[in-house]
Amino acid sequence: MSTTQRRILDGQDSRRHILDCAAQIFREKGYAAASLRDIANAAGMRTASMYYHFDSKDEIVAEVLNIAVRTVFAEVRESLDSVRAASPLDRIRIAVEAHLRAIFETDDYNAASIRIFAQLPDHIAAITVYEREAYVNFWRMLFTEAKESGYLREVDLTLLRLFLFGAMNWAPQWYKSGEYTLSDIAERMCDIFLFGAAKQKNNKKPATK
Amino acid sequence: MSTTQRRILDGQDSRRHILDCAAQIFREKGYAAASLRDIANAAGMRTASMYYHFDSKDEIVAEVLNIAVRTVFAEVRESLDSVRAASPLDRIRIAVEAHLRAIFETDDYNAASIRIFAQLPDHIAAITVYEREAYVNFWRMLFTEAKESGYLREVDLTLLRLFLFGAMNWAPQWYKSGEYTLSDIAERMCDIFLFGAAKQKNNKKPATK
DNA sequence: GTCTATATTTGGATAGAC
DNA sequence: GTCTATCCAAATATAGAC
Repeated sequence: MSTTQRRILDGQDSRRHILDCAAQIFREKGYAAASLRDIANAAGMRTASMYYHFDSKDEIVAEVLNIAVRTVFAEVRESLDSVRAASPLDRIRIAVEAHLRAIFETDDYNAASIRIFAQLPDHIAAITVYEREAYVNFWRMLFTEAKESGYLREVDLTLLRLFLFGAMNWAPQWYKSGEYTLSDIAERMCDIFLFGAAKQKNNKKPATK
Repeated sequence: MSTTQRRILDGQDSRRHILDCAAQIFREKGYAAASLRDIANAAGMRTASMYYHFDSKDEIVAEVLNIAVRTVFAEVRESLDSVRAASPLDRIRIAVEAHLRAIFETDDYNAASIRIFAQLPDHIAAITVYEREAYVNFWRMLFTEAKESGYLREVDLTLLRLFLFGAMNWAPQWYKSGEYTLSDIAERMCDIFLFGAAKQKNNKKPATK
């Protein structure tokens, strides 16, 4: 049924099957606790067999990370393409929800990626930097468009994006299904980031500090 | 000079010295890659010697996490105590800056804590949950006060807090010293969370959705 | 392509001398 | 309190049969 279940594999699929299982294990256990045995076990094979498809554990991890970025990028882009006429702020809203959806629902790759990224040895993180950069550039563009269309006030777009990424990517640390729906979270996140939590009617910063 | 340097230890200090070195190693390498040998090495002793002070690696990790929370909590509380008369929104600003300061400057404990927390086995994370809860409650109080004093509009305070924690705790992933000062980041973070990035003068959510 | 069997390395932990 | 020496378990990786 699911690709993480054992079934007849025609060889070409094995590589992807292993990656699916690896992502699932990484998501559950993190990077440290995930052994090749765990992954092999989930994939219904022996550790030695995986070396036919990959040269090392590092290669598996790097591939999971790259697929994760490509997946979330595709998810965000597709969501935006389906409503191309939306205003710049709505496009940001749609992107936030798509990003969260990719993290929580779409697949294990992004959930795993976010969980394990901070704990990776530097040389692995470095391998995946190019794929990530493409995605980041896409978000840069989203905010630049909103700014140039006059929808954003004078704020540092780089920090705005980094804060938003933090809020989104930290969510797996606290999210438990049931309390909030995913679109609830997306909507309220955009609400706060765009309009703030304070009651003031003007956007002037108070002269305090 | 620094406590992470080897020097004459009078026994009582050894435990803390080991923890200092452990925090430093965890911060640099993450949880997985940090071995007891690494920590012992940094502390200028052998792994076996550490077992005089700790029963296991888990005990060291848990202690680092607990110290981290106590430290950031103390830092935030002291910063607030020194300006007790500030308005609720200013108190939040002060707390944000203190939290970031603890993460980036004060010590390795919090930087380590944030980096490794997501990758910890559940039973270790569980040990530290009580210390963390006290700190979270403090932030709950900060927001509740601001809300009840009329400084915040109708927003979900739980999500507001979680988003803010995400933005703050994600910062170690991108921060490189030089581009932004720490108080720069704190100020702009509060600016966005309180007043939003959008240009709209009113706080009404647009009816688009 | 996957297996069994095993090599190699590493890391957490213990025993006992000093 | 710290050491040397060592044990044990686990993990990555390899060799070679099928």
